[in-house]
Amino acid sequence: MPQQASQRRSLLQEARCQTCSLSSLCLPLALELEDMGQFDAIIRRRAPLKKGEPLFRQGDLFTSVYAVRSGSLKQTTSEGNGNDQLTNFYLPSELVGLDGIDESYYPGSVIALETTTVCEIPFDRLDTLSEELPELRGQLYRSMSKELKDDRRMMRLLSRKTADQRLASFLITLSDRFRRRGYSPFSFRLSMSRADLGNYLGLAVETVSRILSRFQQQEVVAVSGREINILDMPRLITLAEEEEQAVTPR
Amino acid sequence: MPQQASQRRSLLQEARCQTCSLSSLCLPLALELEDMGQFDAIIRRRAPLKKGEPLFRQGDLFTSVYAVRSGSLKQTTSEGNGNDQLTNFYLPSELVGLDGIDESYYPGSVIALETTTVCEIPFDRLDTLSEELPELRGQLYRSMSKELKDDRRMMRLLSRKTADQRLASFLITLSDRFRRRGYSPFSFRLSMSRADLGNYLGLAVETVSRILSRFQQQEVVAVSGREINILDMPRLITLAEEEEQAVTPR
DNA sequence: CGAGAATTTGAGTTTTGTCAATGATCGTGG
DNA sequence: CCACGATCATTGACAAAACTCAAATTCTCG
Repeated sequence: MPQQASQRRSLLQEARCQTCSLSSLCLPLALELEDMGQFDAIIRRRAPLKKGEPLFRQGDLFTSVYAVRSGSLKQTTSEGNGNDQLTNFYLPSELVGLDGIDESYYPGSVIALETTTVCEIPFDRLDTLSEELPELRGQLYRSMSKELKDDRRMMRLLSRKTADQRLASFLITLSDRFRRRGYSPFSFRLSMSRADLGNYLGLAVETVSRILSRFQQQEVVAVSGREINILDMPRLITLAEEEEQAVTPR
Repeated sequence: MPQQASQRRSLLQEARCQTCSLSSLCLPLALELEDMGQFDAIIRRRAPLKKGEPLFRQGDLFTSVYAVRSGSLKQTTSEGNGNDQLTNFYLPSELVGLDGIDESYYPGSVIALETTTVCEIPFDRLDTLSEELPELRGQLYRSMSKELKDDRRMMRLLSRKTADQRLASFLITLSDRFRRRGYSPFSFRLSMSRADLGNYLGLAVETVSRILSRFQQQEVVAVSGREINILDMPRLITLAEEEEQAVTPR
């Protein structure tokens, strides 16, 4: 993922909502400065996770949700037998662990894809605080609702789209998420492996690799390892939607 | 769906949480009797929907969530071009419309599959009431969280399972939902068409039909139109998980 | 620098989709 | 109550997309 400069600055210092550059995207989005102080007070600092380290594991007791501060993570669910399903990638300002509320344990493991820092938000305190702060409550409802909406989009992708469309859609979505966070929407680094990508998109690794090669050949994107350059966004959008649907009138 | 007896009893009469047979599954689940009265007061009655009638349409302004009282519905999202994606079926006691909170309009249409009655719960009033009633708030969080969790399961189904496994999983899930509602888990009627089923499961109608025929031939289920009889649940569970994975030791 | 992991590419197979035709069911109106 | 049209469901034949297996190449990190 783009630059993790200032890695060395004191994390405790950085970890205050009032000074956090993500506060306009994150949970306290809608809060007044003084309310933000209250919210800030319930947050727990965590040591940065190294690549491959789990934030929590499937089956762990649910206690907190987490806001991603820097880096990225993946969520996977295992179903007894070997094969896991990767259900989500999380980028800075996104909220992790909301699907653990229902059963009071986490239904999937969440693992850092690179060095990653998060803010831990104990859920019982968040709930209590949301009683007093309607804006916070609203934001929490919205976060969950947005995730529901995104899930529906993902189901559509998995059930109706071809492999080409899936890759194109994924790149567009990622590009958009970077843009919203102030990074270049055209040039970025994937923090996940091709295997992760395939698992997430419901494709074999080989298929992912092949399609990326083809996109590159068609000069839609330039791919160099995990470095991505979107060269022709309009074309990519077309690819995501219609898949060469040959102009069949009617 | 199973028996809709007492259809004729006054709906207004029936539509009180305190006397509703679903209250142990529904949103007011965790409420004391007196709190339930408060909750009950914000609910609006609606005339029953006829088969094919929309509860709301994609793009409509989000105002309320709905609890299904009887019947069933499907949610579909259209993406400009023709083909829709069916993202959910809703049965009695389930909460519809939660994914509309985020953007303040509904991201999909919800349509009755048969004669269906719902309780309308205006969201602003629900939100306000949830401020005073922590149990209600908790239940609302849990409902959304559960839906997130179910969505993950669905993604897994769409991305990793074969057509046979998808059908088997679907039947098991449905069976379980009926069981929880006090209906027979082995004998029930599908309220959705084969086309709906295929759309939901990411399969062609023909595939759905073929597999159902095969299941019938193997005497796992008996199928007669939309009437389903599960004959061999253990086998069905096996089919959902391993797909004839031929006992390949290691 | 080197071993193991990750990625790419090729060849052949399998699953599922598409097209087409037939049969069953439902709902409506005579 | 039955007939008829329309929708829905089933079945067959073939095609296409994506998977699996295999092997070569590149990358990563100690």
